[in-house]
Amino acid sequence: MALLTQAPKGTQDFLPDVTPKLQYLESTLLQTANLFGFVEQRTPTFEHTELFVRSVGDTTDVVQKEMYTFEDKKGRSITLKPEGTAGALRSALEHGLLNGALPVKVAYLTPCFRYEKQQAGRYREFHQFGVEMLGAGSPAADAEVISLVCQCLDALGVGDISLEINSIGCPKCRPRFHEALRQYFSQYKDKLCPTCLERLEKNPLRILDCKDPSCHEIAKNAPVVLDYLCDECGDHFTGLKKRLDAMGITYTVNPTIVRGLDYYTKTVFEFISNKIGAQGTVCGGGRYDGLVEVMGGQPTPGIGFAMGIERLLMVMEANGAPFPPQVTCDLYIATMGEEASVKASQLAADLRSEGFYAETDTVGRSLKAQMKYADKIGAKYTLVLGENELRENRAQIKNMKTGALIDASLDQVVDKLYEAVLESSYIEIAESQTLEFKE
RNA sequence: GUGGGUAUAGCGUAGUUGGUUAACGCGUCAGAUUGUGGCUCUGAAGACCAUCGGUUCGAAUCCGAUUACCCACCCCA
Repeated sequence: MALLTQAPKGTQDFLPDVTPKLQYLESTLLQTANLFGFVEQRTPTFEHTELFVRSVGDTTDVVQKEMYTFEDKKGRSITLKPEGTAGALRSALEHGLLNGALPVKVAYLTPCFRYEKQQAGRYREFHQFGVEMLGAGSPAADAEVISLVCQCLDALGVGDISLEINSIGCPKCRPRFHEALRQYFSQYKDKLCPTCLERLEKNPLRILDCKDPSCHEIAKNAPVVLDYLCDECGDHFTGLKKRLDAMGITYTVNPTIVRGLDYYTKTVFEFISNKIGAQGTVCGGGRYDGLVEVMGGQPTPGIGFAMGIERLLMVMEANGAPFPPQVTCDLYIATMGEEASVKASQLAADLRSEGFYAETDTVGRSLKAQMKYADKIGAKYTLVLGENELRENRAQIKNMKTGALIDASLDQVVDKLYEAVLESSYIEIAESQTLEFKE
């Protein structure tokens, strides 16, 4: 029974009261991306499992325990995408986008799936907005991508999000750092938590952001990545900081940012909010210069980010960010009798083909009930159609806000409404402007 | 995967130590004299009190299990 009436764990329904917000959010994000030359790319919801194992990395939690993997009817191993980058790159490689003008700049909006225990801001099906820039290895590219995130957050009126950046080096300098970390943490083997003991062997970087108090304390004095960067990575990082400064983007350097996906190199960054609970990372990203090659392409640098749509919405709501006003009915046509109802259908059709939002009774309510309904849905104007109106071919358009009536021939309803709506929208604009001036 | 909390109509809640018709607000629907909404008033519909099992003469109230949700760890968006 519950199987029929309950959505699967960790999933959620987006009802008509929030979908307009999502549409606004999504179109704003894509439009902002366009300003930077990123164009939307759509790729499948599922891919071959191998793709994620190779790109995300088989030591990561995502691959080891969070993927929705199954066999299709021919026994192929298929996985619902747990993140967006792998599919985006696969698609770019498959279609030879890298043979065209570089850099390749794509944006995507996609559902992602991770089998995790849910909590605030964490779902099993969630949505990511992301961007990938391929073929650009300079710090200018990093700055561009980070600046894009800032502009998105700005455009959406999300305040109060902090940017943290770090560099985790490249395959040339990272081994030195790993070695230094191993040496350092090995002194404290008896004080590290069990998972960190494992990490010591596999990925000592991760000990740095362990929340265990004991590990955290030890990590405080651990070697810092930034001291171990090779010249190239060091220059890259200062190049990025220079550009962020020039663009007036404030950030803090946080050497403990590590990221849980194996493909990152050099720059990594996170945009964090403290208003939505423990899962405060609204956007995370970084550079992945080795990834294209790992996937079988020519060595090509790349950088990108992913933003959690649900988390973004949560932050916006928490900060009281503005959303566009709800679209309301332009004209509600109340009817009395069969003939009027037929005429109303015709009128409504005419109005809609002119781009108006029109409604009329479809459930057989009394006139009074129809008026109440019109009020409830926030109709701007109403019009009553009964025997009198049909006989005289005239009706009165009522302004629901002021109560004023406009006399109109039934043949002129579209024109009259056009005038009226135009006029009232001018008034609204004027009002909102005077309000702004007052402030 | 680990730990804590919660579970009563569409939504938000009440229901004191088990006692019989499970209450309230919002919302929905219908009315308040003849063809016009908002305010007010009246009325109605809507809940096997998450599920299953147990204790008891009697369970929304106590016990157990299950499921779901919330929160934190882990990890990440």
